[in-house]
Amino acid sequence: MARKPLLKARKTASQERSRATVDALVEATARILVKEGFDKASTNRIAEVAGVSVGSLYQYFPSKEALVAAVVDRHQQEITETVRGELAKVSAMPIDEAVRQLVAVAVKAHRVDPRLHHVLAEQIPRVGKLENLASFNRENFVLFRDFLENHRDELRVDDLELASFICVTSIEAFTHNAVLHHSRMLSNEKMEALIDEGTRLVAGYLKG
Amino acid sequence: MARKPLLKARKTASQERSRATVDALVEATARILVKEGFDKASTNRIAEVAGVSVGSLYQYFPSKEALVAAVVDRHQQEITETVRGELAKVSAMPIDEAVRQLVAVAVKAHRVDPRLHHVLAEQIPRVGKLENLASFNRENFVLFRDFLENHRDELRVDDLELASFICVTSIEAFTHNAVLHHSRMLSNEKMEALIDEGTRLVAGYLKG
DNA sequence: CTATAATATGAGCGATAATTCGTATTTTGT
DNA sequence: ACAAAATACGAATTATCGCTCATATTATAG
Repeated sequence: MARKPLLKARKTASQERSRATVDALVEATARILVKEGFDKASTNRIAEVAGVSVGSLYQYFPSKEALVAAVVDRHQQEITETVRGELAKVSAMPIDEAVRQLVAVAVKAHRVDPRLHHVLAEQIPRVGKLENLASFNRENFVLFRDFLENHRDELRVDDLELASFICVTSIEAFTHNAVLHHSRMLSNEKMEALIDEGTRLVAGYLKG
Repeated sequence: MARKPLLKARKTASQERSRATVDALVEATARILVKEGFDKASTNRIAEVAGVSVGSLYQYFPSKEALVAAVVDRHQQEITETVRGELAKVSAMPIDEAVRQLVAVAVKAHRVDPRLHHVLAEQIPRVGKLENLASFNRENFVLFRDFLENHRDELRVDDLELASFICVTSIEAFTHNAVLHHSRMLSNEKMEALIDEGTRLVAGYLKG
């Protein structure tokens, strides 16, 4: 590796041209991660695929890590866009229906870009800035906790914190594994069955 | 990196001395992973910490990957040792008690070497031979499925495959996350509460 | 039109790390 | 005791990779 970086603060793209460059770089990173794997995602290769020079890359991203982080952010935002709104209605629903909706949304979220999700979850070493990569579900956790609070009297759980932890963790786990490790499951019937059973698991628990 | 490997098949340690070398290498790898992180685990450093030469390292391990795989295997075996036997008794128990035992064992397994488990789960890019690293729970899955089969008539689930998948995945997820990401949870009371609630979640689901 | 700022370029530096291989030491069988 | 086999050694090789910087091109403002 090279000596200590001298270029510290990167420029913020202000012209149209440079915004396109930034986009191309993030997009190229995502493409390489998916099609060639984390190993092959060198800064030189990323620049090449993006159709720009390495120099340009370092104009906007201080490190390779920052690029990957940008990909994570973008992916996270796409998921959030998918989920947001679908969750607003949930508060008004009866528990069973609400839970079913939540599980269904979790599946939907994992299907936004499964291959990228897979790479981000399995191949990226969570070191440095990427340590916090498990915060995938921070927002989900808060939303779910609020949901429980709104229905406190209908539920047979006293520790809402603990209940949220168990529910969110479980939903995340079985949807994640179903979508990413058992692609044969992806037939629509199987997926419906998964949602049914996942709903039973969580709703049953909450209602005591 | 160097040119194509010429040394293909590594020797199998036959003398006492070499077995000690192999052990030292695996142990050193584990120590470095835990104390310095995956990045610092270079083959030269591993050899140094093990107190042997890099040359010796390559006598027994064809690649760095193989070394990490050996660490994974060793860890897996320690866990299996912990779990095996505790599960034999389970078949004879009533569902609630059995499930509680299963959840408790999952927690215990995660506590065998939490720091190593953490590194293996979070910092190792699952590429090449390590792709299969998620098979952590293959055996668990089979054991659980058998358990369900033995209690088929007492349960309100028809698809045992799906039920096993959901239960094992969920148990693994909330025990893993509790032990590795919420160390403040480790107070024994909190841990008991986790086991209580986890048991309710799973047992409730199975009994309909 | 021209000066100045923004953006783009890419050869190459410096560092690191995986792996090899010729040689030295130790163990084993006889 | 001696030869052969096993084991150990570690400097050197080689590939790769992150990153910089001197220079060129393009856009913007006055």
